[in-house]
Amino acid sequence: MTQAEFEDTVPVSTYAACSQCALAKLCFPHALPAAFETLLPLAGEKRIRLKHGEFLFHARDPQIGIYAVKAGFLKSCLQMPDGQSKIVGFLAMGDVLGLDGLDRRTHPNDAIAMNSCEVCVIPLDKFEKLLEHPTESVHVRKLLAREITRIGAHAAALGALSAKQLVAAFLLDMSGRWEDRGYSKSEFVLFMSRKEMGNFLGLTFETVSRTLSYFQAKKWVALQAKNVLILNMSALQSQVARAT
Amino acid sequence: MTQAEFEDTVPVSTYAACSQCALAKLCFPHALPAAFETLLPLAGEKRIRLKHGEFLFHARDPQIGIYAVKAGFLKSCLQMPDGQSKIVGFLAMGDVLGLDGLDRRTHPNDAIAMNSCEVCVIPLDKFEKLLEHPTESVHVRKLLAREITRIGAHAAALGALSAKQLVAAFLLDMSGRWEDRGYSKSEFVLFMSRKEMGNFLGLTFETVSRTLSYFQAKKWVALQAKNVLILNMSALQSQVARAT
DNA sequence: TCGCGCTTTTGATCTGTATCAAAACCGCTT
DNA sequence: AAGCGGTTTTGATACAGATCAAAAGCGCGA
Repeated sequence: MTQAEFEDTVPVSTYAACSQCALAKLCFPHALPAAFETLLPLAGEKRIRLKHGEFLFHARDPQIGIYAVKAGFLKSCLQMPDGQSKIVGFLAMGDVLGLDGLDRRTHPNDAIAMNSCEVCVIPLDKFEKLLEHPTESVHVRKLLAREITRIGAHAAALGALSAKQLVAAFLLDMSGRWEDRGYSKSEFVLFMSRKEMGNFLGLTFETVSRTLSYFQAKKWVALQAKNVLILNMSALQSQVARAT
Repeated sequence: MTQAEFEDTVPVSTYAACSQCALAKLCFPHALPAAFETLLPLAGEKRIRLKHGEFLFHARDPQIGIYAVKAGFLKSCLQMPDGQSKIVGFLAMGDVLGLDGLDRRTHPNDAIAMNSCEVCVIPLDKFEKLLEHPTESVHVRKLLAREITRIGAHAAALGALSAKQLVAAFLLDMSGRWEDRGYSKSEFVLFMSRKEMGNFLGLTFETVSRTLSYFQAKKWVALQAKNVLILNMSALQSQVARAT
C-alpha cells in the first residue's frame, strides 16, 4: 500500500505539530525543548482518525511512517501460522507504534483500532530527519529497547504463570499504565473485551471471566462490566508471585 | 558492578578488531567497508571467555557495553516475580546481546554461558562512537527492531500453540538458525538440555521428551541425545500449522 | 574401567484450563 | 421501551500437559 492509497482508505486531517501536543512528553519528550524547534514541524503534523475495527496498518504492509497514539486504544496483532490472530500488545495514548517495522521496512503485525482513535503520523522521511539529531536517536533506541523488555516480560509470563497469576499481573499492568498517564491506579476502565484479554494472555475468555469472578469473590477487586476498582492491590501482587 | 570489577570476575583478553573477524558480517556488517576503517578499531577489541554456567552479566547490572557472541552458546534469562528463572532467548555466534539495556542502562535479564564461550565486548562509550555513523545507527535500530519481532513471535507462540506445535516450531527455528550460519539445516546439534528447551517453550522437560519421541516415532526426525536429523521438514511445518 | 550423578525416557495419575452448553446481561437500534 | 446480537457469567465435562515415579542412558572424574 502506498502513502496515497493509504490516505485514501482512512480519514486524514492536518493539525498542529508536536509542540502543541500535550502528549509529546510521552512519545517524543526530547523534541520539546526550545533548542529543537527546527525539528518540531517535522513530526506529528498529520493525524489519522480510525473507528472501531479499522486497521492503522496490516501485517506485511510496507512501513510508511511511525505512529503515536493521540487518543483511543489500539491492539497489535500477530498472524499465527495456523491462521488465528494473537494480540501481542495494547496501545494507548502516548504509545508509539510501528518501530518494529524498521528492520524490514514492513510491519510484522496488524494495528487495529479498538474504538475511535486519533493517531499522529510521522512519515518515514521525516522520522529519519528527526533521527539526525542525537537526542532523538537515543530516544528512539530507548523506545525500541523498552519494547523488547516489555515483550520479553510478557513472553516469560505466558510461559511461566498460571491463569490467576496472569490475570492478576494484567490488572496490575493496566493499573500502572493508567497511573503513568496521570489517572487513578485503583479505578479504571478496561478498554478490551474478556475475549481480547484472553487472547492476549493465552487463555480462553471463560477462564478470564472465572478468574475475575474469583478475585471479586475474594474482595480484591470490584467489577462492573469493564469498570475495575482495585480493593486490594497487594493481594493481587502476591497472587502474581504465588502459583496456582 | 563496575567495568573493573567485571574484568576481575571473568577472564578478559585482547584480540584483533572486528575487521579481522569472520563473524562481523553477522553482528556489524556495515562496519566492514573500507570507508569505515576509522571506526573498526573502536569495536570488538576485547573478548571475554566464559565457561559453562558463568554469567556474562546479571539482571540489574549496570550496562557496561554491548556484546557479540564469537563462539559458544548463551541463554538470556528473566527472573520471574515468583522466583523461577525463564529463558527468553538462546544466543549463538554472531548474535548481539545487551541492546535491550539501552533503555535504562541496566540489563533486564541474565546472560549465562551454556558452554565455553567467547564474547566480543564493545564498551558503551565506543558503542556510542560507532552510533555517530548513520549506517551503524541504522543497523543498531534494525537489530533492535528484529529482536522485537523475534520475541513478539515467541510470545504469540507461547500463548497460542500446543506442545507439539511449539516443539516442531522450535526445531524448525533451530534449523533455520544453523542454515543462516552456513551449516546444514537438516542435521545439527541442540546445544541445550531438554529442561532448557522446556523452560524456553513453557513446557516441562517430560513433555518435550515425549513430543520429540512422538516426532521420532512418526519418522519426522531421528534423534540421538542432542543430535538432530530432520527427516521430514514439511511434516514439521504442517505440524506447526495444525492444532493438538 | 568403574561408579556416581545428572539427563532423558517412559509410564501412571492428577489437575488446571479448554471445551461445550445455556442462561443472564448489556448496549444499540428501532 | 422492546427486541436483538454480541458479551459475560456460570455450570458440566473432557483433555492436554503437569506431576509423581522409576528405570535406562550417558558423561566424566577417579
